[in-house]
Amino acid sequence: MSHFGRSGLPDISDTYSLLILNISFRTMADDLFPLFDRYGKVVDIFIPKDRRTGDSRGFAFVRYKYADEAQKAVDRLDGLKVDGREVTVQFAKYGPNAERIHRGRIIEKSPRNKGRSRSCSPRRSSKYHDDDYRDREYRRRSRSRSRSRDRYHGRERGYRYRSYSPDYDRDRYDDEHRNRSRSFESRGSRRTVDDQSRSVSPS
DNA sequence: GTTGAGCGTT
Repeated sequence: MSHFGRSGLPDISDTYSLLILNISFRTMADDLFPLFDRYGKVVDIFIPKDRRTGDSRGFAFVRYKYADEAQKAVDRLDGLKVDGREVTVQFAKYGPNAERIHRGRIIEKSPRNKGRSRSCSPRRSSKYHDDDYRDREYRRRSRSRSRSRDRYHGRERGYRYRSYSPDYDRDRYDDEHRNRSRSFESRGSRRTVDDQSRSVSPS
């Protein structure tokens, strides 16, 4: 079964989502399925991928059919080395089963009223939604690629040069001085220019 | 070709 994540939301009425962290970027749903299916009925596996590159983000969601199997999978597969990396298996916070699971613990209490969201308050326009979505995606991006790239390319070299360069201080002081001087000059340049202008063009 | 804390697709 390799149609995971292909057709939107398949059948999630009483499923329990598990979050698989620290997986390899090359690990796909088909690779996780045989591992998780051994400990229970896996309904669906979804791996968030990048919108543009389509590459994996390093974590996956495994939906189990029953909670006890999901708990067992967490206990058995948490810390297991998959593709050379120790994966972290835990219950997902968000999802269709978020009402019954709270902070990794299964709460099988009486579910709340589903028809509670009947408030017709269009207070939040689509602009906020789009902005929030964009912000979330931007945050996610800037946490993974940017940081590592800065560590290798941008920050170390720049910091080293700036820190141990006595010319930088002098340059900065000179820049400040020049800026302040220029400010004065700019203030008095009006007179000078005006004077010059009058002097040059006395027509 | 790389990366590494986190919470998801219509």
